Amino acid sequence: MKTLTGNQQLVKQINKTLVLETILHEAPISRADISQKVGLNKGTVSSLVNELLEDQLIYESGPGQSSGGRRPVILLFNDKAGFSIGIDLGVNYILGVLTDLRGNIIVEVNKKLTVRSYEVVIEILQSVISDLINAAPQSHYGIVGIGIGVPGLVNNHGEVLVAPNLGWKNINLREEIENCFDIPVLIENEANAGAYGEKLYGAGKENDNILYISAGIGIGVGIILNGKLFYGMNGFSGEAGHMIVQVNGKDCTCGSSGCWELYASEKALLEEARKLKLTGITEETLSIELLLELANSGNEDIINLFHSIGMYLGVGINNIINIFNPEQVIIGNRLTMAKDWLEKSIEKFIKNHTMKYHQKDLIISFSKHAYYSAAIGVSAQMIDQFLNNAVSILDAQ
Amino acid sequence: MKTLTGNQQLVKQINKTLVLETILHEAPISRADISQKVGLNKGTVSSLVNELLEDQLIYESGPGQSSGGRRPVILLFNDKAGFSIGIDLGVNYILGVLTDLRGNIIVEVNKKLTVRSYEVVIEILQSVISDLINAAPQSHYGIVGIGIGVPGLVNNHGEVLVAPNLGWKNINLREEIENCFDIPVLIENEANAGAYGEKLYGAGKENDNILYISAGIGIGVGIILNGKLFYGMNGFSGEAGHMIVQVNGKDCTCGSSGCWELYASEKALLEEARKLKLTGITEETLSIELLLELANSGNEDIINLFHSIGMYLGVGINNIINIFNPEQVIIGNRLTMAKDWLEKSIEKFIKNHTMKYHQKDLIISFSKHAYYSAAIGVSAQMIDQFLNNAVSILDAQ
DNA sequence: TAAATTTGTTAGTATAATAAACAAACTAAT
DNA sequence: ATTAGTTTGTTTATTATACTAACAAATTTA
Repeated sequence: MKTLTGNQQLVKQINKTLVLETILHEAPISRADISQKVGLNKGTVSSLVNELLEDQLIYESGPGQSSGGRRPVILLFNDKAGFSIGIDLGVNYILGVLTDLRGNIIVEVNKKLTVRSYEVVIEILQSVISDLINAAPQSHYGIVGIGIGVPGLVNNHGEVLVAPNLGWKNINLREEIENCFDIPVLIENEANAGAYGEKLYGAGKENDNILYISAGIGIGVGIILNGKLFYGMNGFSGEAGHMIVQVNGKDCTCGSSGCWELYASEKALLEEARKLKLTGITEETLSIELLLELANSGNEDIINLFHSIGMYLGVGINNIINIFNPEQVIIGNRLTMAKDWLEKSIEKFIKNHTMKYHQKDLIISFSKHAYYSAAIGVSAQMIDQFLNNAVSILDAQ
Repeated sequence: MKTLTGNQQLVKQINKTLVLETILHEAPISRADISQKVGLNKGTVSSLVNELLEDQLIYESGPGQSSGGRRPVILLFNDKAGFSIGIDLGVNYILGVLTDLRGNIIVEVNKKLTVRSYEVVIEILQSVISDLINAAPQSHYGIVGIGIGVPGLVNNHGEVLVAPNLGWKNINLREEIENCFDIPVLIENEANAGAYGEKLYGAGKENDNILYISAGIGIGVGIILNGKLFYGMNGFSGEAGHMIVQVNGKDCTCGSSGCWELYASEKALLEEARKLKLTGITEETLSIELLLELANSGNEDIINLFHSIGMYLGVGINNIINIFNPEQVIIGNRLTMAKDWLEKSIEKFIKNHTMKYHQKDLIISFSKHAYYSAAIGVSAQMIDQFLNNAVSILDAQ
């Protein structure tokens, strides 16, 4: 039974976490400054800091500048007390990163995927993880967790229920990987992963209510409310790509029709481009990258096509802004490549359609880490999990 | 500065609240049962219960049944320690209720509104509140708060920024009423109020992730996540009536086009009914009530019209289910009157369009308290606020 | 050189939960 | 009727942890 009652351990855990987070975000900082900043007594801070030193989660780095009295002892967060792994499992690639506890990328592994069958992909995935584990420097806590972002529906138990573009169904990925490496594993939807990456390290650092639009082959939305990912009842929140923006519109593979992603995704872009019957372009060479080149060299049809996609992105973004009243919308994933061609159309549509009060103080950005958002996002989630655990478990004895 | 640190008072407040809520929800109950149930030590429970007795928030009602030993002392929540006021400020009515601390309606006041100008309405509103205050029985805490649900955009400071159907703009309603009665006042959007009412006392009792669709003249959505109302950055969340479901669709007064509420609200229903040019029906007599009579007497056109409205309700509900993955959707406000004609169309649309995994375990209901949802909802919010305050302030001395 | 200031530690105090013992009130078995 | 066992609620002693206040060390400033 999970206890809901208050007690001394709870108090200590709250305060120890508070001190650790203060050091994490405000370092270099002294004990006295922490006491001042968070409102804990100097003695309390001293004793919690000493525990954190023992835990090796922080370290002292000699005396700092005096401000007219005894010189303070500078405290720093121990980035390198452990490392975390984040994997972005894409439709035709695997990107793996090893990060330190501050989320800095230490090692990166890229693999192209030519096959999508589970049996093959899982082997490549395991080899990527092995490589990253082997590449990790010696540290006190070792690899603290493995996070994996997946383009599909993931439930609360880490099972991939369905990943349409991979052709996967009902795969207990978490159990599989956890058994293999004996390290805590988190399976996360790719949009959620990206959202968290941008919230912690990217365009969303300053905000706590963020909608991250993952615009790739399909469209998914990562929802961050009050600084935390929102999952819904079973973990399926954010399937905004299947919101209907055109009643009786195009048929969708999901069984519905008129879904947003049929008009505003990479899939939509390529499909419309096909209709233009461009000379010298085959099904193999057709790609966003190519369309961007054409647009950059002045092809009006393609430019208009991007504007149309931008307009339709605006439609869906308008809808979620009116529903959520977020502080920030971040557009991420593959379509960010076309930022220069999309941005104005999106902004224009929002300006002309979204409720005026909802537009006030609203920030619309493109993802900062683009390619890395999802990988560093899941890595960060494992770090959070580890630090929370560290603070509560380590003082249990 | 609001303290974020943990300390003894925090622990006590958590536990005292826990004990109070247990009594509120599980009464009649003994000290021993509480200890067993929440996991607090018997002595701790005893001392907290004694404080709550002193606060008059609970009372003892003599010995209960023995289960083979000393007979327990039965504890009950003191419903009547104070009273709360909830107002539903509609477009053409004011409904006011006085409730006890359990949300039971004690007195009810109804006023028709023929005028909408702020100056007139505010006077009627004040008289309704006065009547309710005067009708309240003598009690230890008196009137603990006044909640007012308003059909418009309300910000975090209790200002009504705009209420289109009332023709109001930038009105500091909270300050006005608070100055008048010197009792804490909460101004709440009508959809949020309804959502909370249904969550606490109605169709949503069992669930913590609920979307309440307030389908009246327009459409608003009250969003309950993890058991709490979600407000967004400025308090404007839930304007789902202005989500676009038809690109380049009908023009909306909000400046956009193709908005959901143009196809699925009471406004849409009446407009479509007008187009049917029904004999013997004037602009004055046209109403949902009348259309229901016609449908009930077998008018095919009207029946089809209701089915069409139901289908369009399904479109928007589909969208928010895919986005939120909620446990429950509750349809409330005026259109609930047409439940019998709408229900099947809505369910059919959801069944055929909404993602299969999102449909699993999903509950779609109509509001239980219909006419009263909003009024008891805001009243309940004031009760919550009062009880929270009571527990933390009363032990501060 | 002395006074003032800042930092970090320590000793004692306060608060609130817990464990354990206990008394009172009751049931059930003999 | 007597006795044993059970349940309830209180009390006492213990424990964990934050807080207050005093203090020493280190440093700047007058």
